[in-house]
Amino acid sequence: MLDIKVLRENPDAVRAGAVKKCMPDRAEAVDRALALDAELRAMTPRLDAMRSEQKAAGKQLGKLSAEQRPAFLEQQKALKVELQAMEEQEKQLRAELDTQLSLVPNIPDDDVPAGKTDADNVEVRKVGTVRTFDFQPRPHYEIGEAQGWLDFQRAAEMAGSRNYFLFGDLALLHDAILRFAVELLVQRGFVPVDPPLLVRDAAMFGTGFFPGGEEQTYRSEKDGLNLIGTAEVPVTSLHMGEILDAKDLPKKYVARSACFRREAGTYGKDTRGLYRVHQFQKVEQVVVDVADKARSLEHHHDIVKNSEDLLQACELPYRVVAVCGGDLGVPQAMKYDIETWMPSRNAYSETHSASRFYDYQARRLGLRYRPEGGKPQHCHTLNNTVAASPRILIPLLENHQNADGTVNVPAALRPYLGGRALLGTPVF
RNA sequence: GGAGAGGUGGCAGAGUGGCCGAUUGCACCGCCUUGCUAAGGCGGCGUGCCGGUUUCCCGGUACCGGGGGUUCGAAUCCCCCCCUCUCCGCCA
Repeated sequence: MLDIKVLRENPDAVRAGAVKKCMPDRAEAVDRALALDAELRAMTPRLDAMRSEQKAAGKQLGKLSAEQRPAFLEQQKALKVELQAMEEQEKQLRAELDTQLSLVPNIPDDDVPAGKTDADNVEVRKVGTVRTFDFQPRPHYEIGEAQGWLDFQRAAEMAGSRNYFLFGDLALLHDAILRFAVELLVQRGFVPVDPPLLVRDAAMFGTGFFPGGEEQTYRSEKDGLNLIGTAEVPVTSLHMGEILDAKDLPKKYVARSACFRREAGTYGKDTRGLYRVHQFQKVEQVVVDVADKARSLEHHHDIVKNSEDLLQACELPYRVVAVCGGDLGVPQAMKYDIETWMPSRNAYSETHSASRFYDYQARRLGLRYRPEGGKPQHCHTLNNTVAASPRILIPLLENHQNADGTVNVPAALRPYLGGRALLGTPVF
């Protein structure tokens, strides 16, 4: 969440930010928060004075004679009743303020393009050449089903739609790309993590997914736990409530985890194939560092580059887009998506998402650090996909397919496939 | 799942109704003493909020796992929840 001081000092910028994100209802939360804050601040001096009085009176009590005591106690009881009423009011105001403040979206940065939907995202650069086929290329699901690598039918029968079975070489390729992703980041100094997949609400709230993302989340009501939609949640929350030492920053983590998404409200969209599924594996990079905008920008650049390097190593054409205001989530200040070329969609489609938050998540998480000789401050956080599979299998299969249904393995992935350069047998 | 013990400031560890925002030790910072690969003395050393001064601070208030209750007054008593540890049971 934002610092209430930012709302006080620059309410227009905060409101404008919510509008840029196409969240007019959230803009109203700014005014509600400010009204509650003003009310709370008006009553605080009085409240503190009453507490002070009660405290001082308590200390006098012992010195009073037996005759003086009853009258004094009566007086204190009256004060107590008044105090309790006011404290009750304060508690409610504070809870309501927290609610409203948590609804206020992070302010989109100046480099966020205006726009409403992903159609308004702005291309930053395009890398690689889209292959020209001398045969009719097939969609990944046709190749996969012909090779016996994919089974959507049986998966749907036992688990519902948007589920899948991967078999054989495709199951191996799936694991290969994920392992490659982890190793690439480990080489670059990221600490590998295997995080919890079921988390408490505090982690969902702290990373900004709640409130708002409840419909996208699988939840075990019995245990009060949520299945993560991304390792960003447990990893960014790792140090919640802590005050880190500045000399231990930045913290860079790379986590491989299963991810679960309900995909509510997407019925009829991307129904074929591996594009939109309820469960997948993802390697995610998370950076926690000091509150310095320049450093955040550097990290953002670096984590995008990490993912670009992976795509280049996999010989996949892609483009980087700056996500527009309306397509930005509540907690992000700025986001780049990387879209990889998918022949069956005849389009670049999202495979990566790199966000910077400044201190928005850290404030919700109580994640702070102590600068050299200074007071604790909230950290800056960032994250980006390194590889999400099976979605990344779509461009891998489709861009590297041969006319006979076999698939070439990019050199970078061969070490994870026993050195093999070709997957599958001729099926077409 | 059952029984028990415990959660206090960076760490260790006192405190069982007001004298406690909290003894003490370690760690850390400053000064002093002294000198040689160290020791001793003195002082300082949590976080949030409100206000003042305005960036050195000062005053008030809250915080002893979280929430509620009893009380004029709670770290301290009661209830609920979370976490850690020990033992028993069950299961992989």
